[in-house]
Amino acid sequence: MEIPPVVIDRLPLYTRALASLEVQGREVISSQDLGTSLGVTPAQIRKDLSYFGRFGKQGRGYNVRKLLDELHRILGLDRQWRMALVGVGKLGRAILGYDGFRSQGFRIVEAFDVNPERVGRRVDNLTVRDATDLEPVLSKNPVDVGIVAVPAETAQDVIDVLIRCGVRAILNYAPIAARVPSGVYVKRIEPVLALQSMTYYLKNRPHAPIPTPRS
Amino acid sequence: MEIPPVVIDRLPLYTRALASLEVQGREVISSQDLGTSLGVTPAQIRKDLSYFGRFGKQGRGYNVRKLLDELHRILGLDRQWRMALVGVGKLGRAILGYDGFRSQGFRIVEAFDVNPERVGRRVDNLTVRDATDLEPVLSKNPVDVGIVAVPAETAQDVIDVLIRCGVRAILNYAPIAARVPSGVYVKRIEPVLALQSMTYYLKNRPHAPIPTPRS
DNA sequence: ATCTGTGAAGCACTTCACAGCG
DNA sequence: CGCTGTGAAGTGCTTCACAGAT
Repeated sequence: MEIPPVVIDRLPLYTRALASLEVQGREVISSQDLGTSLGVTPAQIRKDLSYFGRFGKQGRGYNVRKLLDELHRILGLDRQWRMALVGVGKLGRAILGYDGFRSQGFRIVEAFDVNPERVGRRVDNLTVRDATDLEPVLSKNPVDVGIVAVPAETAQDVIDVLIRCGVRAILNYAPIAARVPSGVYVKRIEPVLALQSMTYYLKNRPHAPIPTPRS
Repeated sequence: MEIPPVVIDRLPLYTRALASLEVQGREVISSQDLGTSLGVTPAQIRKDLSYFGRFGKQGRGYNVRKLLDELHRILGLDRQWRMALVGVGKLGRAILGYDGFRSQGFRIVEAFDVNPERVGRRVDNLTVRDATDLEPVLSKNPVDVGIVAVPAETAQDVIDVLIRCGVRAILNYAPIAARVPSGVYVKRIEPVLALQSMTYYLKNRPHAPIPTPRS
């Protein structure tokens, strides 16, 4: 069956909420309660899950542990994913230092840069390699995900090389609209674009109005 | 007229592409050419722009300079936006050091943290203030956007305080589903969620298959 | 009584296709 | 002829509403 991409985008949200509920010792949760905590309608949660199976119990709800396991399996989070970082500038070093990836099963196993001053340096247990070695290194030892943290000018070239090395998923921090063949997945991380769409809604409002109470 | 939110989300993309074309000295562009470079259909671009006016010339296309000006005006990018950062840990410092905001008219004018070791320190031309001063400082000198870079546990509290100070837009780096009243806009920056949805598509594929040529 | 799973209805967004202008 | 602007058609996603399970 063909599952709507928006559904896939919501599953990680459910996963995270369930993980937090499990830590709290909660055993069962209804679509109603889960939805309220996430700002999603209960019907949507039920419909989303129904694409993959019948995980709930009528009259009770979903077993937190079981649903979490199912979602991990569905999303492929029951294994480790290997990632390569390209670009070890200020942004790249912040990405290397970020703990959030590893704790969720995503490991940066290679880091590359063109700048000779950075090549050879050790950053967070990794030795920065020369970007020209990207192809030989990744061909021998493939990764699942490429993280692009280079300037806009070279980003498309880097993406092309990564794809040639068999990388099928790219986390793109560079401010460009990446062109990739079908079957390759790109997610862009772009705070500026996010800001630029919010300003549309802000621009005609009086500055700092009386705050509305929680809806 | 009520404009679809997805349309607003695409306008910054167009803006960026046009800015790049302008630098290249291009004077006119068709929806066809702009679409190809962005991976968007020409019809979609024309429809999106038609919500706001008639900016093109039949038989020719759009004047790059003029369309860029219009989009800046529509999105409210023809002025400066003031932002406050909360959380000056590793992530917060990376955000402070990021040049991409300022060059697009977004200025971080205040930085807050709870940690006494960080309070008073100067980071990137800003003095880190105590988080308990958030309300008095922002009430006197309001900001447009709040950037949340605190741990998950305290993120909702920080967001509540920001909203009480009149902040109407939040850039949320914390791994939580923020609850906000209607009229407040939140964009989450969450690389891990992006990765977790891509793995769904990767999980059943052979590792590093023969790369598909550009589509 | 409660809450799931799901067809059917409703809504939102995208694409088509073409009239009309340059 | 080329390309925009736009109703109309088409597609995809969300919500409704209720039968059925516990």
